[in-house]
Amino acid sequence: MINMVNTNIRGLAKELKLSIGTVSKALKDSHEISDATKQRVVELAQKLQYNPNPYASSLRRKKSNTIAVVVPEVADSFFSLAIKGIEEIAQSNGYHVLIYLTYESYLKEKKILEEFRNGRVDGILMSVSSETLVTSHIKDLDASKIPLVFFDRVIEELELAKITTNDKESSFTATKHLIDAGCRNIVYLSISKYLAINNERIEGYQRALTEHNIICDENNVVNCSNDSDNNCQLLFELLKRKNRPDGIIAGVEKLVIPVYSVSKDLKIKIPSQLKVICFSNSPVAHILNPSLTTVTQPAYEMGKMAATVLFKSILKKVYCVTKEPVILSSDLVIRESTGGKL
Amino acid sequence: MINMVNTNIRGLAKELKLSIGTVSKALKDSHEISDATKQRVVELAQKLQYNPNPYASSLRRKKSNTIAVVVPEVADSFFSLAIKGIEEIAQSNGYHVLIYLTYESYLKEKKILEEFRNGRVDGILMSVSSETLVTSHIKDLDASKIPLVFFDRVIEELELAKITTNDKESSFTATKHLIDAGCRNIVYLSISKYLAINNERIEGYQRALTEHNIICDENNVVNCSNDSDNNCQLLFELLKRKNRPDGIIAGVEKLVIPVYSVSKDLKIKIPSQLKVICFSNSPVAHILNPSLTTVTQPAYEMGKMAATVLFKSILKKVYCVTKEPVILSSDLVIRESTGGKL
DNA sequence: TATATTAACGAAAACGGTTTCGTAATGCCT
DNA sequence: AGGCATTACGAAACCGTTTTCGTTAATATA
Repeated sequence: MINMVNTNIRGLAKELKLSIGTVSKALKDSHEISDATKQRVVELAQKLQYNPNPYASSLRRKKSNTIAVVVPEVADSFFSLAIKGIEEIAQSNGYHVLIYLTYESYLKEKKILEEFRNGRVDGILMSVSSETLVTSHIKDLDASKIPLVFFDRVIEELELAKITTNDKESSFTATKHLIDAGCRNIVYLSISKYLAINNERIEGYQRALTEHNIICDENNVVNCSNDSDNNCQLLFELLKRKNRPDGIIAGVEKLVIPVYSVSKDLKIKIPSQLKVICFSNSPVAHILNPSLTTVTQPAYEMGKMAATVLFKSILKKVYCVTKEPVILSSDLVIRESTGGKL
Repeated sequence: MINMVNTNIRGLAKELKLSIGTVSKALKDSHEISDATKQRVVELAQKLQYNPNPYASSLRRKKSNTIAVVVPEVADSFFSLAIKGIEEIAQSNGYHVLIYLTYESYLKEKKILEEFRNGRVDGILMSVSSETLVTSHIKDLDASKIPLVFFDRVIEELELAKITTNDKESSFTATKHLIDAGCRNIVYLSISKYLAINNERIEGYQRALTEHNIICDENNVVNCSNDSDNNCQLLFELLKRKNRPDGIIAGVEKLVIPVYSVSKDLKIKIPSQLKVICFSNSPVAHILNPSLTTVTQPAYEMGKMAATVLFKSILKKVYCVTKEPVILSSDLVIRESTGGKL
């Protein structure tokens, strides 16, 4: 009698009086095996609910059917939507998805990547942490020829596949929108001076100012932290200063909460006294009080695109398909917080 | 000269003129190996950036150091926070986290679980899909003795570890709050009639009504779907009907968007004409328009707790530690949408 | 008829570790 | 000196699959 649970290929072979190799080939529909035998094998395999051990298979084939997603955070509309897109593509390709959070820490990121040099994953999707300015940990990984695709937060100087949005352009558009709405003293809230994506956005912001003959006060680019209390304090000081800003562009979703809270506390009216735009994918932006003008990135599509590019690289066994970055377009959605229509 | 990339234990052994077994034991700090040898081995391993192949190790040790998280959705404050908690605990235990989305589909859920009977994971954390009413796929898994911990959306009749919140109680409290605020015609928006968690909430809702001598109109429990347009249509009809509700309890976060939108379209004022409470973990609830009264679940803590219970089971090699469900408390956070203070 | 080809399967190596067991050398005890 | 335990290591089995290669018998070809 056969054990019904945890059948392995040896059990199948013994029961069928066939060799292990034959069973293996039969299950893979090899031409070496007769149809009659194939049928016998498949039937018993189904009956016993045989499931090949994935790690034995990975070991032999040097292929894990697994990808890794490395992101700073998951409790964030952008990243959770991107992950959803990634998971969908992975699932449809029969791949498994490992998820790793860096919590914006360079050291965690480094430690995580180190574990990928040994065959655990066939590819990596990554958005770098805001602390990352040294890139040797990524280059080390690069040396082991594991395909890596950056999305959103990329390292520009590395010649790897990159999926981004038109950050400079959308930041320019957003800034222009504020200027057109009457703002002359616009603050950009940044997350990290190291992130390429952030610098792109700052560039777009500054170009818009320059083109409208507004001087770029360097005090108007404010670096926020990961600490919520800190950010509130920072914003409190910002909105209390004598040349208080009349416009804010928040470079990351979570900054909108302190902006709204502190404004409320200080009785600063949005949008009449302060206009606000945020890079955000929150589905509730339009029911905020007031509804929030956003630069909305195609997060879900970016996730799908990043995964698609990665699988192209994995399946074709090409180390890197796209050196040319893929750039998707964000939308500026105008709402009440910049005086737009309801 | 040694290849710097992809060193394996054989390469180490050859270079050190030691046997493979000795190197393996040295790296695990076995008492069989002298300190001098250990030092030599560790030094070379570091120099060559040796990283053991995880799948070879898994195969031999019959342990994957990997857990699976199976959830209906990730772009949701509750689940993304729970995942964050899970990932944190897993990372601190040196474990890897595979993530699977069911998209509320029973068939996907079944297919996903089938892949777990072959050693891919050492344990499973799961919130069932809203379609799941048959549980044989979970029982099958149970037969292979892989620890499974439910969180939030549990299957009550299965004797497995469960982490939930006090849904009945918090739903009772929420309903009572609406009644105290003057509501007499309260609708409960449910996600699925199959989910235990949902039934718990409905029970609490009904008990509150009964205790206040309000009849439970069965038309006041409205089953919503996963389709956003559908839900808008449903709510439109609900808020247009002659005995229009004066209070709504939304059983899931995403339902708050159609509630607010449709109310706005129909020019129904919240909270004066309609009071709204939502089971939600959204960090922006307090800056909505109007700010939203929520039943906030300790999502992050639930994730951590679920993972902790799972690891207790995995590490102690006890198949199931907690048959007694762990129940954490949710908070009713009163805001403007039920007429509370600002 | 002798030889080449093909079909269908088995034996065994290989993947890269872990673990058990065996053994030589050394130290200790009486 | 002889016996025993301990130390430190090597050899080899083992985990469950995949894949290469060899083999036999049947069939096709010259």
